[in-house]
Amino acid sequence: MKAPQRREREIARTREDIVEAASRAFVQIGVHDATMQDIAAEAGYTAASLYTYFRSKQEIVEAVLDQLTTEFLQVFEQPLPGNLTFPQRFEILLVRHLELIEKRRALMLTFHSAEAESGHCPGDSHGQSFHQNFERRILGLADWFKKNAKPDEIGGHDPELVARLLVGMVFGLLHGWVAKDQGSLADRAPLVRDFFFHGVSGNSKAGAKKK
Amino acid sequence: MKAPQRREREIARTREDIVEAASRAFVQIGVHDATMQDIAAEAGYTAASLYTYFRSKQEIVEAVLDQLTTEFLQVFEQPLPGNLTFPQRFEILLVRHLELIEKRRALMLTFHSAEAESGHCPGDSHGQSFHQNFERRILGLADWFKKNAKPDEIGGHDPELVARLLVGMVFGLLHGWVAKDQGSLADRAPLVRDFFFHGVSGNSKAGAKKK
Amino acid sequence: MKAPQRREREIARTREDIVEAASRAFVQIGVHDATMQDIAAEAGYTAASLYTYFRSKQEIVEAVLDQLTTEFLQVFEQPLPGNLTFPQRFEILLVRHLELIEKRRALMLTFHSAEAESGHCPGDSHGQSFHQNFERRILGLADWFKKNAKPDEIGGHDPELVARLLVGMVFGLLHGWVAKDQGSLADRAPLVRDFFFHGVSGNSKAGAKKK
Amino acid sequence: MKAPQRREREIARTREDIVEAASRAFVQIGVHDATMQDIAAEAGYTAASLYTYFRSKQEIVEAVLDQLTTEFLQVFEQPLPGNLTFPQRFEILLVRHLELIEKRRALMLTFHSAEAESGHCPGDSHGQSFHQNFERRILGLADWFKKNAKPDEIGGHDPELVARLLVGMVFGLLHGWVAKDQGSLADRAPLVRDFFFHGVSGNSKAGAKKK
DNA sequence: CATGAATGAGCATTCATTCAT
DNA sequence: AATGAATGAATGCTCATTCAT
Repeated sequence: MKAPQRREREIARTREDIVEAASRAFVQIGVHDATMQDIAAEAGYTAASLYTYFRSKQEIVEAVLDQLTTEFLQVFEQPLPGNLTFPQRFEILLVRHLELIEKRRALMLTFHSAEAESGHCPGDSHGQSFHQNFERRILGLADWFKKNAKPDEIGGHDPELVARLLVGMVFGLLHGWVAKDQGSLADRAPLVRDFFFHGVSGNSKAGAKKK
Repeated sequence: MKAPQRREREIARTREDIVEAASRAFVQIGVHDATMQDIAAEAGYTAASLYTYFRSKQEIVEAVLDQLTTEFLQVFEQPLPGNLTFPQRFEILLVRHLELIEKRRALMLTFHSAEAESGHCPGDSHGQSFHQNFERRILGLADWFKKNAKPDEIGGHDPELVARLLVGMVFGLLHGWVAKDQGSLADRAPLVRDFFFHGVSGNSKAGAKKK
Repeated sequence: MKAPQRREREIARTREDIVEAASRAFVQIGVHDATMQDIAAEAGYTAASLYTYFRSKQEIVEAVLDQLTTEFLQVFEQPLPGNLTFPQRFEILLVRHLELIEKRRALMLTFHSAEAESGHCPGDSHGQSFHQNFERRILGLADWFKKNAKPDEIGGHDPELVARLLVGMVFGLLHGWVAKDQGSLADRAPLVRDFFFHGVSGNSKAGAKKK
Repeated sequence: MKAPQRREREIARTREDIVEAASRAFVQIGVHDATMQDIAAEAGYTAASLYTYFRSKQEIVEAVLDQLTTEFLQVFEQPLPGNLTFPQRFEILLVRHLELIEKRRALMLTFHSAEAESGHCPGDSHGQSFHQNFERRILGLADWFKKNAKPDEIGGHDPELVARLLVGMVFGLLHGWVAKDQGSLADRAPLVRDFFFHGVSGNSKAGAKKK
């Protein structure tokens, strides 16, 4: 009776192991250049074995992407202390968000909008996966806005739009961060928060010059 | 005497044709999946002929990327009417920027941060190309800020950082725009401008514009 | 327990099969002109499969060469009846040597000094392989002389030099033999022996043997 | 009237230049690996131009081979002082022969029996060329024997056979010489002469030990 | 005559995937 | 369940050769 469950657990566990291994391989070798052998070696299996757990390499890629997106969605669903103002809640979320990016930066950059892999012809799969996962992340954040901000707390804007702009900004930040590797990304949270709420003009106390 | 010049022109012209053809092929088929034959067919040549103008497929990819980046830099260097306030100049630039993105959206999405292609190991080339071109675009915009805005007009922030955030936002916008194909991207310029200058809070009149 | 050994045997066996097949292909089509497909077809595999056993075509070429050289060295190491004079032992060796050449004539001619394949620039591999194998054969024969002949039985000459001249003569013979296909090569052994020991002058009975 | 002759001379001259250039290219790069571009560059032309003088690369290869063989035949046809014994004439010939080999050693090794290039199937061309040129050289030497030696001066043997053995020995010598680069090849003439006339046993004064 | 440009025909090699053991 | 072995399908790149200029 419990055997099948145990099996399932076992299988799920192995799948996770493979996904983790694939993540590492993708980061080091690149999504496209990593071969099934590379992934298998990283996971401690042979290439043939991977097919017991995934139907194709594409399925592994999608699982890795899905895993990454899921981590983001979890951040957005994590409970926040109730007695906080919206900007406070926002900052906490932002920090968590940036921390996750920091932790997964290599993988993110590897995938980032890697819709480039294949074309956008109907029927293609790669590109769609990347795009869809990016969108899921945005929609997740949009949901968070809906739940955590009164409409006028985000200027009456469409939450999805706001989420899109925010994710974009963070993306831009990530890009520069990797290039320069300057301290923790999460440290930038206040800056992004201010920019998010007041734009370049900043609010009252403007002056915080960066290098 | 003029012959060599004519030759050079001819060659440059052909290279451009090939770059254009490659762009189309990349968009339709994907950077990686497009074969030399695909590119050649699109350009009206045979695969072997391409090697008269480019040393390798990689060189073509880089030429396409470079061409795209160059177009952006040209936008940033285009002269603006002198008697305008910074926000006005900003909006004009933004519109031009968005128009270019609109025109090249397919190609942009194909490449965007396509550093995913290969890994980030030292010596890899693909990823570097993508990354570098993204950075060139940001630095170009940062330069524009330096030339067109007084420090306090961008809140005393590092121009590069500001550029990074802006390009990021635009990237986020592009992503959603492609997914939904809702009107012209350039129409969003005022929105981005407001967000850029005042954040979500908007300014005085918090016009509740839903999509 | 025995499994790994059996595997190894199996692999070694397959490698040998492929080497044999490659030999045939090289003879019929030429070392350079024979494609991996040709070799594979001859071996009953597909081209891709060959890469399970050899890293590259070059490695197959070298294996074929090595196999051929090994056969020669085995001839030189084969034991000889002890109670024979040096000339007698020499003749036996010569016969065996010629028989091997006869058996492998096609392959030999295909390879013979095929150092022509590539240039002699440092780092080239083809040419080196051919040359080295030729030299190994000569050195093997030189060793035989050292073990089987007292110095004055080879006129006090350097065994390596003597070996070189002998192998050269045999090579010349092989060349003519193939061109004319006149009886067994081994039948020429006495002639070569006489020439080897006494030169054209022949010994006592200068038997005027025309072809 | 003279124009056509001048043209012919011009053409013949250019052909020779190309053949020389090809020889150099073959030596450095290898017969097979040298491309038409390589040969052309060496000759100061473009690849296309070579086709004005030769119908194909194969024809160039054959011209180079032919040129080499012709040089050998010229040595065999060069007049010798009349009042000399056969061994004396032989030695002179041998020295000239070895000198030519020395001069052309690189090219010789490049081509040497490079029949390996292609297979021996009927209709193939490469292999035949190499083989045929080797044979021409042997037959040329055989002719020399016929003209310069009374039958019993070569032990009553078939001149062709004797020539074959001699060319073989020289080939063996060349092989080792290249490998070790020990002094002039022509210095070995006495040694080869003695071996040719008396075999290893040497004649009266046996002892000349080599290193 | 010389050549720049174009090309067809190839070819070694890679890799995701399958399947018998 | 794990895998060694086999393979079909691709693909970037080379090169001898042709031909218009």
